[in-house]
Amino acid sequence: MPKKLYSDIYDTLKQEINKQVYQPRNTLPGEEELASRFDVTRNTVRRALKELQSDGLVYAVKGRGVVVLEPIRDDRVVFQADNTEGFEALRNFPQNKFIQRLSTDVLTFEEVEVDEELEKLTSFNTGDVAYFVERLRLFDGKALAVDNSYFRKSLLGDMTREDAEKSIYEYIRDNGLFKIAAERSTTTVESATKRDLQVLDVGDMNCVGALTKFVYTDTGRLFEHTQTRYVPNHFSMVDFKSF
Amino acid sequence: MPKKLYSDIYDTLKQEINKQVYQPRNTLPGEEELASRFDVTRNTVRRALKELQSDGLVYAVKGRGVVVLEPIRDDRVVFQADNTEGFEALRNFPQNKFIQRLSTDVLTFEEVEVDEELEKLTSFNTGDVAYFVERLRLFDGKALAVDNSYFRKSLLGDMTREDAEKSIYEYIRDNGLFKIAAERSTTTVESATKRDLQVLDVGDMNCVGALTKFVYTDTGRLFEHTQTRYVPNHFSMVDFKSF
DNA sequence: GAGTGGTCTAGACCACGGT
DNA sequence: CCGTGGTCTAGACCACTCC
Repeated sequence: MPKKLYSDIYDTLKQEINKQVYQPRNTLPGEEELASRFDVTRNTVRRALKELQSDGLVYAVKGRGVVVLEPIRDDRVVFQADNTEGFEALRNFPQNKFIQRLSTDVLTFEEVEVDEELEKLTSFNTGDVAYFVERLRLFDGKALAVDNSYFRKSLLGDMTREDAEKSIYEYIRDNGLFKIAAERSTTTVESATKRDLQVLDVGDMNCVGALTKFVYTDTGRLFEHTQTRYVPNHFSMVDFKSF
Repeated sequence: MPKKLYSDIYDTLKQEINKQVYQPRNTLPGEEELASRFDVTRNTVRRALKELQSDGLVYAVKGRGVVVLEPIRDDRVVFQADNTEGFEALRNFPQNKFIQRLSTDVLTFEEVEVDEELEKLTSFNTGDVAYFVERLRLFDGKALAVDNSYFRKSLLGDMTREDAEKSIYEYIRDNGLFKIAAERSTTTVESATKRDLQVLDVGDMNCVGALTKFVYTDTGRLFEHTQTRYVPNHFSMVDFKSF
């Protein structure tokens, strides 16, 4: 007795595509046919198909059908940092083979008041109090990334360095503070700063990747601003778009 | 007499959010209310709201309502290369102030046969014939990026260097070959290669950003593999996710 | 308990692709 | 022409948040 029909259909179809029951470049059965197979309406089937499409597995063409896309090879990716909760999320990701080898050092933990310059960076308001947390991300003991985060104190209450050393998102959940709703992020490549060279194992590289992330609570409040700076050659971000 | 109701509603609400008719952190009117205002069903309103949500403007919370998210500042972005048709698309983007200052040089244009190594890179099949095109992207005469592209010849027919010098996507449209359906991309930071140093104005930087892109036709065929390698500090990619 | 968004049904008509 | 996906209606029930 499943709760979400469309997500069951999604799972089933996804498996069948992976098992090549439906082969690349062929079309799936029509929506009407799928509807009667799963004993739901067309709308519900469409919902499942839309998910498959946003995963990049299929593509719907009016008048022709839903086409299965050819798969691509994907060996060289070290791991996909797909802009979620950051490194904590990677650790909980079941497919991730690297979990054991990841660790975190909190280098800095302090309260700061938002001035004009910081307002420009974080989009918080001048006068707000924020926690500044600098966390070093280690992989096999090598410093591969550093997170510079600002969190609005008014939303977090009194947090300690120890909380930050575990997981801030865990702290939020455990204290039932709010839910994370959404995030906006931008990716750039930048010159390494003095601080980067100090704390990161960049080797002889003189630039870093930067992932700047704004995180919202479910009441629409900007809650976190984090810039992750990471050394080259170890990370990759994936994305899919259909037109 | 609009053709797509939901997209009209989307436009209207988007404007009203920008004009602060609905203020950040407040909720929009309920779906029922919006439905009667626009004289459509709730489903159609929901469709528009979903678009707004994937734009990162609002976020829906069950039991509470649709919350308007706080806007963020976004000055420092040079331009958004959001994985579209590449540089040609940027040129056609109306908001882009940099159009005049962009130009392209085709450095290499040749046919190659796909061997095992190239199959690994492109996911094309061994034995396929592909066009290899190396295009230098200039901004104010500075070489800021280079595209290394492979196109399946079987899908393109006989293309000339001149076609590549204009726009390959224009060539496809003009000849009515097929439609572009979707693309998958990954972003990484990599060490600069000898070739990068040769053709790009990297200055004293020794690494580059790399955007690797797989493009599909609407029949589900992998058609293009492009790796864009760009110098640091000039580009940014934006993204939005909701949970 | 009242009001919100989330899921689903059972229809309908249209635009488009292929024959 | 027929079959496909795209849009839309008019209902229904549920889960959740807030008072």
